Formats: sequence, C-alpha cells, structure tokens
Amino acid sequence: MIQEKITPAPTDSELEILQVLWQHGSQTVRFINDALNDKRDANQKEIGYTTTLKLMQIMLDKNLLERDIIERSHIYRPAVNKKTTQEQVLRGVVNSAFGGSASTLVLRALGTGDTSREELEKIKEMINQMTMDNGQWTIETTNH
Amino acid sequence: MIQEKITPAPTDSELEILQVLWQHGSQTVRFINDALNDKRDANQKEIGYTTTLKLMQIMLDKNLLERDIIERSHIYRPAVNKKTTQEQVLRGVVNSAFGGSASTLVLRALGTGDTSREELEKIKEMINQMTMDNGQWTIETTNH
DNA sequence: AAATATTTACGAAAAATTTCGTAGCAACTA
DNA sequence: TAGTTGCTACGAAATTTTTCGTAAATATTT
Repeated sequence: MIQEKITPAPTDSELEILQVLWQHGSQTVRFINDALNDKRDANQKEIGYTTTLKLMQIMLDKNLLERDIIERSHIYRPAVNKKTTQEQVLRGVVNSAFGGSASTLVLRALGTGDTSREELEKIKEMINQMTMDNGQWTIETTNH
Repeated sequence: MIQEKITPAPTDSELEILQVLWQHGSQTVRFINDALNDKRDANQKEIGYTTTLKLMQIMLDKNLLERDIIERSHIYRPAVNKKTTQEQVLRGVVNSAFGGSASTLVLRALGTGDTSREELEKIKEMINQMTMDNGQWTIETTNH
C-alpha cells in the first residue's frame, strides 16, 4: 500500500476534487463541477466549468488523476490513494501548525466536540488494538 | 477563552511564525528569522530577514500579531490563541481532506505511527474523561 | 442544414502568498 | 566624522494557486 510515484501534495482545490472522486468513483468533469457547486454556500459564486476542467487537466499532468476517453467524454479517476494522501496532508499540518506533534493534533481534534460517542469508542478500541511492529505502530486497517 | 476578533486563518508561513512565538514568547524579527532558518533543511535557501519582517508586518495588519516598541526594536507577540488557532486549522483540514469527518482524521493520525505509547495512553484517558455538556463534548483542558 | 449545446485544449488573467531590493534612520566603531 | 552595522518601512517582483475567456471539434435539436 505504498504510493507508486512521489506526487506533490494536492492543493486545497485539488483535494476537493479528489474527495468527490474517492466518494463517487470515476466521473466526468461535469459531474465533479456540479458536485463542487452543490456543496457550496448559496451566497458564494459558482465555480465555472472550465475552471474545474483546467484544474483536473493540471492534476492529470501532476499524476494526481488518470482518465479514460469514452465517447468523446473524459472519465477521470484518482491516481492517488485516499489513505496515503490523507496521511500526507496530515504530516503537513502536524508540521505547520502543531510543531510536529501528532498527538497534540489528536488531542485538539478530539476536543472540538465533532466526534460522536460511537466514534470515540471506536477510537479507544483502535488504540487498544494498535501494536508495535518493527518500530512502528500498526493496526489492522478497517475501512474508514 | 474565545478569540476576540475574527481573524482569517493564518497561511502556512504565518503559522510557522506563530509557532515560534507560542513556543518562545515575545521576540524580535531577528529571533524569529533565525529560528525559522535553523529548522530548515541545509539544502534549502535561507529566508531573508526582510522576508520575515514583511510577513510579520502583514500579520500585524491582520491582527495575528501585536507588538511593543522597545529601544527602537520591535517585540512581537501572538495576538491569537494557540488552541483556538489550531482548532481553526483543523476545521479547515477536516473539510478539505477528510470530508468533514473529524474522527477519520483522528484515526488517520493515530495510524501514522508518530504517536508514542505514553501519548496513546494519555489520549485514551482523555477520551474516558470526556463528558457531554449541553450537546458538546468537553474536557478539562490540561496544558498541551 | 442551421442553430444550439457540450466538450476539450490552452493561454492568460486574477488572486493569493512569499520573497526580496532599496531607502531611510539611528547607533555603534574606528 | 566617516564608515559600518542593524533596524523598519514599503513597493514591487516572483511564485503559486485559482479562475476564466476563447477557439475548435462534435453532437443534438429544430
């Protein structure tokens, strides 16, 4: 489960596109653009179609996306792994805002109150199951 | 412990400066600039003094910093709370990379293996101590 | 067939962020 | 005092990220 090539960390807009693809699978530019605009506040200006298109072409170039051409329409899919990318983003945040301390980030995240009781239980259980394998904590990854 | 004014989320460079100030207290531009360069990789180009100066002047303007003038030298201090700011950053990341799910972020952060056994224990204990107060999880905040 | 609509390519503008050069002022040094 | 050093102010360049306009190709509709 290693990232094949080294890809630059996605920008914020790129992450939004990746999220839609991770959630909905391979899709057209049109679908992505609609999805992005749907979840926008109504007061915000819509993202133009060509804006999303251009962004996705750039991502193709950066190897963040791949695509198939079907009937003149391009179907894009993520070229990067969700988990790996999230970890990459997290590393960046831990360094830029938490002085390198992942546990401080966790404490802070738990403290925001956005976590439900069931999720807290899940997290506790996960901590219990974590094991030290060759110098690294590992855990049987379930799907999240 | 509420942020006095609404300040825009700090940029990455701004966060690095804030971290130095949170850690070392009020300091001069010179001190900050040295600190930033110290923790840089040797292969990277040094950050120029005026670069840091300008950034801090911008931050002053944005109300991210305040300053005193002592003997012609300016002493800067954070104008934003560390915890509040970290939560603000976290909210952004949760939305941009984790589809709004704080618990997924926590799971991911715990899974990176950057957390020591003691820290995991601390986190477990914290989860146990968390209580539901008027619809929000809260915890007696110790210092982190 | 003509008009309309959809789609991609792509240069370039716009916006946001980071970096630096220069000037000016005060203090210290030789 | 002349020269050097260290500081701030600030415009502007450089870079990165985001957005859009226009053109070209192909399909769809009337």
